Parts: sequence; C-alpha cells; structure tokens
Amino acid sequence: MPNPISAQLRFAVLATDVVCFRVASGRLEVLLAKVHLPPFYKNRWGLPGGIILADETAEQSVERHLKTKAGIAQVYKEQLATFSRIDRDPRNRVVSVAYLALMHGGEEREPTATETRWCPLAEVPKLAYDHDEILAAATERLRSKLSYTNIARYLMPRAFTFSELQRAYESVLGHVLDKRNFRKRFLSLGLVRATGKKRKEGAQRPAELFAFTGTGLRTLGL
Amino acid sequence: MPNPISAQLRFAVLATDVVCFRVASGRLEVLLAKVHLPPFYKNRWGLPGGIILADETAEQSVERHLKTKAGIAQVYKEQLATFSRIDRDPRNRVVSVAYLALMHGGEEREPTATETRWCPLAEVPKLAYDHDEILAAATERLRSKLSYTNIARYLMPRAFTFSELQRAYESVLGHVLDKRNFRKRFLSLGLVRATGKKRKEGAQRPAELFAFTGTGLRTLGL
DNA sequence: ACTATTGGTGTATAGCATACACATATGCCC
DNA sequence: GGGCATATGTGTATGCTATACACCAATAGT
Repeated sequence: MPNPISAQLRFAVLATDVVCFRVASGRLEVLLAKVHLPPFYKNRWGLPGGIILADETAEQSVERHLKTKAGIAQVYKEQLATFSRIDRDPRNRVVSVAYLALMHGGEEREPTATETRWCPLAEVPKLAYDHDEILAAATERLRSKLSYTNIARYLMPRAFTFSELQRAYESVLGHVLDKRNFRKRFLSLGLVRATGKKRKEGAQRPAELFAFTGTGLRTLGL
Repeated sequence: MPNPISAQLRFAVLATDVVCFRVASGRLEVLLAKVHLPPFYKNRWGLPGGIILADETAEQSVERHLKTKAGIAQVYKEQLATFSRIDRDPRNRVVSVAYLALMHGGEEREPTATETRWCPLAEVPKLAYDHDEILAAATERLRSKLSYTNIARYLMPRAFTFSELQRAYESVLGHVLDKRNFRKRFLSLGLVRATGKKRKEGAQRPAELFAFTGTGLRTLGL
C-alpha cells in the first residue's frame, strides 16, 4: 500500500523527528508519541515528528510538530543527524532529519495531547521505525556534550541548587560524581554564579541557588 | 522558472553535497565542481553533489556523485549536517544532506571530469548556493576532530613520515606544532607504529615510515 | 671534508583532574 | 530544648598530561 504522495516520485519525502529530553524527579525522560499504523505498527510508541512542508525549514518543522503534538514551545534544539535507510519507514521512502531538544522538568509543561507521554529513558520500549537508533544517537550526543559544553543549562530551570545540577548530570551520565570536584569545576570555569538566594526544602540545611552565567551554548576549552 | 518535478509538490526535494578534502603539497585542498545555472549562477564553483534517488541512501548518493563527477571512490565519509534554508537553491526547494569526505593526495587520483578541480582552501572563491556555509561547517568539523580522534589517518597514505603527518596537521589547524611533543603524543597514545622501513629523499637523513594502528576511526579519551 | 638539510631525541614545569572526610544548618521528634 | 536525621558546604595532597625548549645525527652534494 504505497502512499499516494510519494508513489509517483523518484525522490524521497522529507520529515523530522525529535528526541526531546528533560530531567524530572532526578531521572532523564524522553518525550514519546503514539504510532498507530496498521498493519505495520499497532499502538507502538515512537518519537514525535512529521513531514517538512515546502515552506518551512527543518527546524521550523520540529517546532511545529512539538507544538502540535505536545504543546511544547521555546525549547533548546540542535540538529542531530539525518537518517536515510531505504526501509526505515515501511510504507514508503521517508528521510528524516533528527533533532535533539532539551527542556527542564520544573516548569510543569505537561503534554497536551494524550497521545504523547514522558518516559524515563531506562524504561523506553521498543520504538517504531528506526527510532531506537535515533534515540541512541541523541543520548550519546547529550552525554558527550555535557562534558565539554554548558548544555546542561537547557535541562535546568533559571535557578537551581548544586545538588539538582549534579543529579541532572548523574542521571544523564549514569554514574555518580564527587560533590566537591563537581562544584569546584563549575565555579572555577565561571559557568554558574550564586544568586544569593537560598531554598529551604525539608529538614536540612538550606541550599544556595545558582544560575548559569551568560547566554547560549558555550564550548569549553577554546 | 520552477522545476517541473518539485513544482507540483508540497514537499522539498532531497540532495547531497560533499566537502571532500585532501592534503597535497602540504596544503589542505577541497574538491570543487562547476555550477552553470543561468540566470542564477554563471560559471561559478560549488561543492559536488546532487539528488538523492528513491532507491539510495544519502551515503550512496554521495558515493554516486563523487564517482560520477570526479572519478573518486572508496574514500572516508561522514555525515556533516542537513541544510534546509528555504531559499538556499534559487530554482526550487532543495534540502541538502552534507557530507565530509577525506582522502590522501599521494595516490594520484586526479578528477576525471574537467568540470571539477582541487582548490587550496585558502583560495576558494565565493561558492554557489549556501556552499560557503557548508564548507565552513566541514572545515570546523575536520579541525576539531583532528584534536580528539585519529581522523588524520584518512588524510594520509598507508605509510608516512612524522614530518608528513605533522604537515597535514599544520595545514588543517593553520598553525605550527612542536616536533617533539607531536611525536611523543602519537607514540604514547599508540596511534601509530613504526613500519621499520625508511624513506630516503634528497640530501638529508632518511625518515622512518609509520602507519596508523588498528582500523577505523578512534575517539581518544574514552 | 665541509656544508646544507631534514630527521630524531629528553627534561623540567605548570596546570588540571582526581581522590578523599568532616563540620554546618535546618526540621522533626521526644 | 536537646538530640537526631538529612542534605549542604568546604580544602588539600597527588599524579598525570600538556607545554616549552636546544642540540646531535644521517645523508647528498660539492
């Protein structure tokens, strides 16, 4: 059952897929979207995404699909890679430009559609299409960029404690870090600054609140 | 004058472009292809590339165009990024998946078509489409990967002297390096091994020949 | 044998990443 | 109010890695 649009074509159709991460309750979560496409996929999960229209860029396509499917806007995005395996879509030839998107969990931006959900990375089921591969690429990109950029700023709210920041790192990297060295590194590199405010939360010493310095993504060691 | 193929479409056409580098005579060169497309471009230079067919992946498309336009095959390739600005092609909507390709200059693989040429990076003219931007991205990728991978292996022939390897680095990085530290680094990381052979070339001490160890791309510091 | 040219070698130093243990501020319970 | 539980916050010693730097060696040509 070839799709009538691409069946007449000698060329591929272009789409985008987004791997949107957040850290919530100290866990790394991915945004998933329901895929219902009998006879190939029945009630599977996949990444949100869709066609690139003739009058939009890949990035605009990502924005549109995130907004439409999950009510998410204004998040950090970067292009990941383009996936072009010939049989990656069982219906017809679709080439997909994949994006990595990051947001923070504190802001209570829950998906509007019931057809999307946040899923802890460790519990992601087998996904439709080649989305497992795309997710793996995104995870790898995020992991490595955490070490040599300040990309974590997009996973954190405006103000945060060092414990929260460290938990974000640990949940992405998958291993624990030393508290003192962690703190020292961020402060000596000037990546974060104290806001002067404190957060009281439960029966313990109040934590100082920090914010990332500057704006935008910064690559270290340049 | 809209292209008849894409004019009927709501969607973009997909293409590839390749930035193919080599080091020859101690300079970094890039492969250019002639673009003749009145009234937009008259005898301009651009990157080699072309359409992705319905039955080929992006990588296969790159291989096909490199082979067809310049007679080049069997080179290292990696995906760079996808360029989707709406007006990047003046005729119609074309989204391009750009690739970085590397080869060594020693092998005398000269372009077969007269419509392509090797151009030293420093002398590249203003290119057609958004190819300046693509070239800049490729240069940046190569420069940075040189520092944290053994990607230089694809710019070198099987056996080479340390002087040749260092000249390759210097021509890409654009600055000179210390001979002793350079050598020490490659040997202590086990990236290269001595072949035991020597090359006599002119009125000076013969140089020992080295080869890269292992196979494939290796990322350091893992 | 002398010269010109490129090849080849070692050490000292500074900066950075890592390992590691205890005191502090709060809320809660008795 | 005193003691306890919990998360916050701090400094030093050590090893490794990157860098800076100068001289001798082997050959070809004259």
